[in-house]
Amino acid sequence: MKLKSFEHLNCSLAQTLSVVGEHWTMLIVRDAFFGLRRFDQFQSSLGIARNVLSVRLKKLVQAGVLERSEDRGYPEYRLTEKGLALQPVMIAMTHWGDTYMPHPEGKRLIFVDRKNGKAIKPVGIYAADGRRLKPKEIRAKLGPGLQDAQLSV
Amino acid sequence: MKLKSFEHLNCSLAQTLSVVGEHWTMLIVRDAFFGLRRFDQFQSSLGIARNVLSVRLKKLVQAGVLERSEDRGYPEYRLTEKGLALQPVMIAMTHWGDTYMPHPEGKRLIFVDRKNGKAIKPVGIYAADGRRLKPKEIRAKLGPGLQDAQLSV
DNA sequence: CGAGGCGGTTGCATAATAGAACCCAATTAC
DNA sequence: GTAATTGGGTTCTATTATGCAACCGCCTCG
Repeated sequence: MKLKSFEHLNCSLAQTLSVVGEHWTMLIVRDAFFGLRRFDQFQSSLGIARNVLSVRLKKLVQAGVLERSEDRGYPEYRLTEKGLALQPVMIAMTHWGDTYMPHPEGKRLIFVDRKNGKAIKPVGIYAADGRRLKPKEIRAKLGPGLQDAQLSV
Repeated sequence: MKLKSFEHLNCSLAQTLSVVGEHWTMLIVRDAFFGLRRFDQFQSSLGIARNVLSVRLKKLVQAGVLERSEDRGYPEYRLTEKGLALQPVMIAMTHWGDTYMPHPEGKRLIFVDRKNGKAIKPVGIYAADGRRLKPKEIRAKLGPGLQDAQLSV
């Protein structure tokens, strides 16, 4: 049986996972954020099997997250607008890992404002007026794309 | 060969993925955010195979994301503090899916401040002073837990 | 007390991953 | 100018992990 897709779920999170939810995929995206562009760079950075990397890159290109070009005579993969928009996802995951599964020496990465070198505001959920909201201070409302659900958050 | 773990990577994102990166796992967490607590609730909500659900729940409990109790006479799984801290990840992913793989009718979920019903600030990266930063306005600096890397972001 | 409901476990078939070997074009080395 | 190397993959095989269905034990309810 094929890996079950999430299409039956009508859920934006499931949609996202269908693009970046496979083993290795977010790490490839992360490497792309860190400037890697070439097949072998990804391969040696991650230690991923070449055939798997090949499949992942193709899917990411097809999904519009990466763009493949040969402008410089060799293949390059770089993030599209859509791919760049994954940055909050990447940073939120990085932040969680840093907090709850820390390296003994401390943070591994610190994200800073390029302009002044100051650390960014910690990832989190903020109210319209800027207050930081805790998980239980948020509620999910049904939007027009989902009218058949049973939520209690 | 076993699925390759990400432990060789010394990367917070990889750490996170080792906990919530498997097929179905984030969806289980999402359902937990939406108030589901019982085995069969998760199973029928997601359509996941029972044996796989069983394995996932055990791993999430072991990782400290969910907590299993039988306080009410039957097993219940609920998010711990650590699990609740995944909310930004979940919301960022939901937001991306809603934006780039939209439902024809519009947003599926809208997250609002429970206090006043107003929509939360869109997930994103903000500078210390509150400016919203674009992907390329951010730089990653090495922290004490990572001293051997080659980054260009 | 027989029939479900709940919370799983077990067994089997198939798809996805890991690893290594191989292929081919373009450089680079000698 | 030919051999060796590099980059970017593809192909092959062994082994997991997932999907599905059937089963099991405990409780509750009629």
